[in-house]
Amino acid sequence: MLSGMDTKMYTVKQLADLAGVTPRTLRHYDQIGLLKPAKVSPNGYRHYDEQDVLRLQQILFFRELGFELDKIKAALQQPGFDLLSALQVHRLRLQERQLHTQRLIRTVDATIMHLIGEVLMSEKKLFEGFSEEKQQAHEAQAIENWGDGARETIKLWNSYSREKQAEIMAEGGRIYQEIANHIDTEPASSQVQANLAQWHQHLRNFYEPTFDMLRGLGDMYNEHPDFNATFTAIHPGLPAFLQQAINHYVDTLETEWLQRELGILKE
Amino acid sequence: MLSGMDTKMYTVKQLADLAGVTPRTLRHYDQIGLLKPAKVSPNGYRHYDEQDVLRLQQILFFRELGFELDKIKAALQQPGFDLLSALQVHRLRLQERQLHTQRLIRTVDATIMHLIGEVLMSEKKLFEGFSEEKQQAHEAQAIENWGDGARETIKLWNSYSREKQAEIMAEGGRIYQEIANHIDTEPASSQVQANLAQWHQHLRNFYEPTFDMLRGLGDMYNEHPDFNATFTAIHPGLPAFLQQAINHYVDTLETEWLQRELGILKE
DNA sequence: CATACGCTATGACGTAGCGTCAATGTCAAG
DNA sequence: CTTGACATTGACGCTACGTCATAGCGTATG
Repeated sequence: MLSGMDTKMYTVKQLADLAGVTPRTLRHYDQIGLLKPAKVSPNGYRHYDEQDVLRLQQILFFRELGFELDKIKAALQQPGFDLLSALQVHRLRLQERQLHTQRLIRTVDATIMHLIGEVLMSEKKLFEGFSEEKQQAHEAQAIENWGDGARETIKLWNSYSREKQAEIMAEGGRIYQEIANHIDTEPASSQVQANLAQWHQHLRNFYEPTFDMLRGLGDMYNEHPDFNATFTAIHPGLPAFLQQAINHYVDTLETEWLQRELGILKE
Repeated sequence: MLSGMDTKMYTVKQLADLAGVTPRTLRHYDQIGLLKPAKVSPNGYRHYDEQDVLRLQQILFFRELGFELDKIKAALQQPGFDLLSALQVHRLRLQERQLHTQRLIRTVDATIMHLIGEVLMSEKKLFEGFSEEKQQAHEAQAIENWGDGARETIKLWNSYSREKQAEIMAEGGRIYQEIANHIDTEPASSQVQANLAQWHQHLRNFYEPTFDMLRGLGDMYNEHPDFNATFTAIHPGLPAFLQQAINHYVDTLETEWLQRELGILKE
């Protein structure tokens, strides 16, 4: 019974600092039975030993992986816990989350482009012959509606001369009309793809779009009622056609970009 | 005052069904002031009009994008809300989440490989000359420790003949030794890369690893104390060298795979 | 020795966005 | 009048703690 008690013990704060968590976390783990201190003094103080430290490290490891505390508890206390399967299932969940987030990003991108479109639409109305004052008032209102985030776009737009503005607005409609004229060809036809290259350049007058933004635009042209109506007015089959053609265009663009990247990597 | 009140009104359930949410959600949105019904009957019943329907659709759209309800509230009620900036910020958050999840997947992959390694380690000990009974007992214990998920790996392992098992185990050490012998060359040297191709094949005896799993193994060999110690014992510089070499190996592999994929796409 | 300071303890509420009872009232149909 | 579907308002539950509030304990200092 006189065996040396030279094992180090830690108070809550010591262990907390050691592991990079707060004392509250340790109390919580105690409460839910995830990590009980090796010993509790008569005064109620918790004391953790080396084994507890190891267990805490394991807990924190699984926590980092995104496991819920009760899963961790199960994994650490039941020896028959199917850890490998749990990890594989977890991996699948993470992958799904990846895909979900990917879709969200696309939708956000499309929404950004949509808003910019609306800002410019209101600008377009304004632009139909008004005084400088009115223009500034309108700009103020656009910022009211869309926030400072729109200011950059508006600024860029206002940096163009009146002639260039007119030219750009006209070009928008022209491109879509042009594509509609070739709607009996394949969406991947060189004619249509050339038009889309122009469309891409056209968009850059307002905003530098990412690949996902372009794809998002294609989806939105087809699926969003407002846009769909606009393009259907030009030609009934245009929305679906546009979506396919844009997807092809962006795929090609991305493939080329990838190959350039790979080429650089290989050197 | 006799103007026709022909606007359609919806009860909670009707609107809920229409929008694909539960009545509870609508009550919640009412509580937090996000969507107040156009009218409340004397009996306390909520009645929504067409405008409410539109507003709800906007709410649900932003909710899908992952916005918090109070942000949505702000965006919909304050005209000066900087929607465009909010979307851009949100996009950044989503991208960060993408990266984070990507790292998690890698770590999970590495952990899976780690576990399989441990299962086989225990198998290896067993394998040092014991009876069939003991082997089966040991297998049972491995399943106790690692769960049914390990059974597949063990099964696969047991499907090999004793001679092949011995050969495989020996090969593991041999490959690492071989790599250590070339540690004075570049990690990208053809010698080392050839060894890693063997290593890759070797791993396939147990499990078909993904690219991320291989990379994760490389990280773990270097960063995880157990593995690091094992490889340091072979050669002090081996862990870091291995990690670099493995990264190069997987990069090359992935590049080649991508190019094949792109080649197929281009046809 | 009183005091101050730092650490400890135990509640208990707050978070986000509803799900899920529970108890009760209302309305149209049979 | 009864039944059943729908309405209402609480109120607790969930995740993993953060953040008080209140009070006891331990040690160094004046």
